[in-house]
Amino acid sequence: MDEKQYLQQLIEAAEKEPDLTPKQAKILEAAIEIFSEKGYAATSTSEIAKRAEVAEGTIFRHYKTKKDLLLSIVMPMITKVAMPFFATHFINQVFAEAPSDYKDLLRKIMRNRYEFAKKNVPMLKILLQEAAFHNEIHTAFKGVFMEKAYPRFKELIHKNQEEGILVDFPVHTIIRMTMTTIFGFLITRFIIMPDADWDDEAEMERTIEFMLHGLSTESSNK
Amino acid sequence: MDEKQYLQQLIEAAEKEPDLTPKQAKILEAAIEIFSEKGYAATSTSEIAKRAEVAEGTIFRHYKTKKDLLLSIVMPMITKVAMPFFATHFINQVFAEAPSDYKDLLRKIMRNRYEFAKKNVPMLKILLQEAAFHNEIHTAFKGVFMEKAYPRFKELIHKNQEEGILVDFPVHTIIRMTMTTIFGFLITRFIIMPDADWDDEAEMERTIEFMLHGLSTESSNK
Amino acid sequence: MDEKQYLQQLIEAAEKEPDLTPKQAKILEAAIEIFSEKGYAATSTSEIAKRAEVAEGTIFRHYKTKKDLLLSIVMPMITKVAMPFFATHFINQVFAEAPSDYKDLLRKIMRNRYEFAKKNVPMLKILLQEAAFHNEIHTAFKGVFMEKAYPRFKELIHKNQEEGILVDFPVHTIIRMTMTTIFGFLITRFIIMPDADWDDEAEMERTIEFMLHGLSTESSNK
Amino acid sequence: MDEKQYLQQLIEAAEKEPDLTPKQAKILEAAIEIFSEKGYAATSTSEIAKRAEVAEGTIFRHYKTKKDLLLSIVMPMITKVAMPFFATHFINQVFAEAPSDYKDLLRKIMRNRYEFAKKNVPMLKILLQEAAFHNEIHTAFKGVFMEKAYPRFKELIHKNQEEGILVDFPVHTIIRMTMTTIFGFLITRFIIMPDADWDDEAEMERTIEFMLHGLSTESSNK
DNA sequence: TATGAATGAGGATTCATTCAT
DNA sequence: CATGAATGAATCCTCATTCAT
Repeated sequence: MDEKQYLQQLIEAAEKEPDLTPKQAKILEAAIEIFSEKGYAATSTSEIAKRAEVAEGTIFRHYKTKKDLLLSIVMPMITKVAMPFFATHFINQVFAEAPSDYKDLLRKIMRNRYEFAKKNVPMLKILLQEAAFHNEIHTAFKGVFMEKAYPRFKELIHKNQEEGILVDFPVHTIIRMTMTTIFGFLITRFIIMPDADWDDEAEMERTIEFMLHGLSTESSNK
Repeated sequence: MDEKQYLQQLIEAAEKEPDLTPKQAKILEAAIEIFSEKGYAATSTSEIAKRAEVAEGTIFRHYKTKKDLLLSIVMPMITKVAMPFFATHFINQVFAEAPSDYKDLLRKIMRNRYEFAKKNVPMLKILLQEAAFHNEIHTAFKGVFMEKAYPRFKELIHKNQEEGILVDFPVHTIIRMTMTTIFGFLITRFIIMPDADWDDEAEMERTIEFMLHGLSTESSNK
Repeated sequence: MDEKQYLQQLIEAAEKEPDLTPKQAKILEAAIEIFSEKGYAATSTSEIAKRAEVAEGTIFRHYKTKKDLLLSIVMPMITKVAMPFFATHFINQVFAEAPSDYKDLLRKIMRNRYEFAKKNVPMLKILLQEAAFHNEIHTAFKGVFMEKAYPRFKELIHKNQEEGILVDFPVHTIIRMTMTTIFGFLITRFIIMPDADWDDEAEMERTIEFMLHGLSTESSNK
Repeated sequence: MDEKQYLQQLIEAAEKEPDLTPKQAKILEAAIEIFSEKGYAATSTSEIAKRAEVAEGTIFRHYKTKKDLLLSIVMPMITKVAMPFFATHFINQVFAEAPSDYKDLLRKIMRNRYEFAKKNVPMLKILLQEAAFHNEIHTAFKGVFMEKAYPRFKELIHKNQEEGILVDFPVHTIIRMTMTTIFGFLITRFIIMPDADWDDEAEMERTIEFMLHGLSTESSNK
């Protein structure tokens, strides 16, 4: 039910790119593929046109510049990537039930981002690679995380710290560690070593436990 | 003493690029700067030449192709990045002393990689960005980690697991988590948010504690 | 009365482009504007379409090619520009009255062309610019002047030369000087320095006097 | 002697474009030809390259943009065109001798500009065509005339008006008429009707007389 | 060793024109 | 009539690389 709610949001955002012409859709598809294979700068518009089975001019009828095409792929991604971290209706509720369900929250986020990553490997690759160079992306990224994710997490973390469930680290440290660990897993899993022999279920469970122990007060005051 | 030993190694490797002509040095310097600013593909040899105050032809006298220049920058980096994770003389010893000094090991690795990253931000950026696209790098990277880091860690981790100090996760999972956490910190610190207000000492200490708790058996069997 | 007669002609010719659809009118309007701003070759049909608030395809429904559009603007202009120089009913008459009214003729022509230029700056600019490059225009121009203006002036000039009113220059020389002087004024006034501080009435009067003295026999045989 | 002095200047300015590589010279030559044949906007760099027997890239090694190439042709022209109108050593002297030699001045200027135009038809065509559209040219043109030609002429004209040699027209009017008449002749002669059957000597003499009468006080106060 | 002019293939982008709706 | 998506040739320009000096 809660899940549906934010899945809803995911869908909405995805739908927000409306009525693309079929050609336009093919262009996007091709661009995502090739950008993720060789990087934005090393991809030529002529190659995109070829793979999309479209005249090169057609690309520029829909996207004023090559960079425009990149941003039209990457910008919506940013919100989608960050979304479950501030889909608060859902988070609030789970978090509220406290101790035992903290693990449950991590598990849900983890699984959700896992499914998302699985279906969006090329896009994630693009996002990762190009974020470094294009200020537009850089900025949007910071904006979403700092203005949306951060304040939401803040209260939750504080509450849990007061209840003695979470270590007394600064909020941003906890967020960084959570995200680093989750994204670290996903990047290793899907981008760095996609061909290794992964037992996804087990690995996710372990990663969650790692975070759980790492962030809990228990071991330290044993 | 031990520290000197592997610092020795760092130095050796660094020295291994010998007697560059002054021009060559300027080329390398310029290339590193610009590659890290805009990425390899988006950097032109003429721009490098200009920044290095060298004729464009001179670049090609020293590096057969533009890619050659990239690899000559990136290849030595790979070993340097991975090095302390398999500077075993030192690691063996510390690890051998068991429980209490496990934390000390992490602390040493962390600090050492921190100092290294601090001095090599542009190079790290290049390494990170281009690793994805160039098979040569990709392969070298995997090679170093799989053939050198992995087997070393394997024994150590097993021993510590038998002694009940480390959780019973698969070796590669533990390596992944350690590296992810350390690199996650360094990347956030130096690449994603270099301008934030960091208290490096505290943050490193927290990151170590996070790993320590996350990977120890203690909290879970309390 | 006479004036009305050739104004009539002006109107006729202008009207000869009949029942343009509103869209067509907007296209023409936009094309004239932009052609005169940046020249024919540097103007794109898409820009014309945009300024005319019309689909690009619509242009080509009305004008087979871009050049067609240019010619449909420029061709009627040619006759209009040359017209008063061979609106002979009127000219004959005035010229016939001799000595004193020679000045009057120049004054009428000058004023008439001034009013015309004033209302057609952009068109004149186009005509001027493109005449050089497009043979169609080039030819039409020569045709109109040589076949219509020249023979008319010929008789008039001869008569006035016989009467000792006009210098004994060849006919084409006198035509050239008259036109050069009038167009020279108009071009300077409206195209080269439209923003200067002009006293049009005075300047026209001076220009007429200049021609008058320049072409009369009086001063030379004083 | 005096003539040599300003011919000197002409040469100096012409020489000011120094040591062009042979390729560069060929590029300039070809560009001048084609620009004058079809106009700047309608000329493609690939066509220039072909006619100059040079790789297209070579053009851009020497001129950053196509417009740069245009300006490098046109800018020096501007001073050259205007020059004899403010080569004052020479003008001052002739003008100073008054009444009878006023004609001599016009004759010298006319002949000099005639020779110049004769040798520079294509460049003049370019200058004429493109002056209208490119602000850089427009501005440079105005600058040269307003700052250099105008003030020089001003004193001379005033003196001659006080002596009753020149009509009492405003300075700029006299300059405009002089230039209009001279350029009007040259443009008709070399650009509009180069193929007509010209008797240049006679025509120039007539044109000078035309100006002489047109601007003198004599006929009017006869 | 170092230069920088020269290259031509390939890059992104624009354009006039067509055509199905 | 009017549209605007689609085209692909052509445009300006950049690039890695070569080579004579």
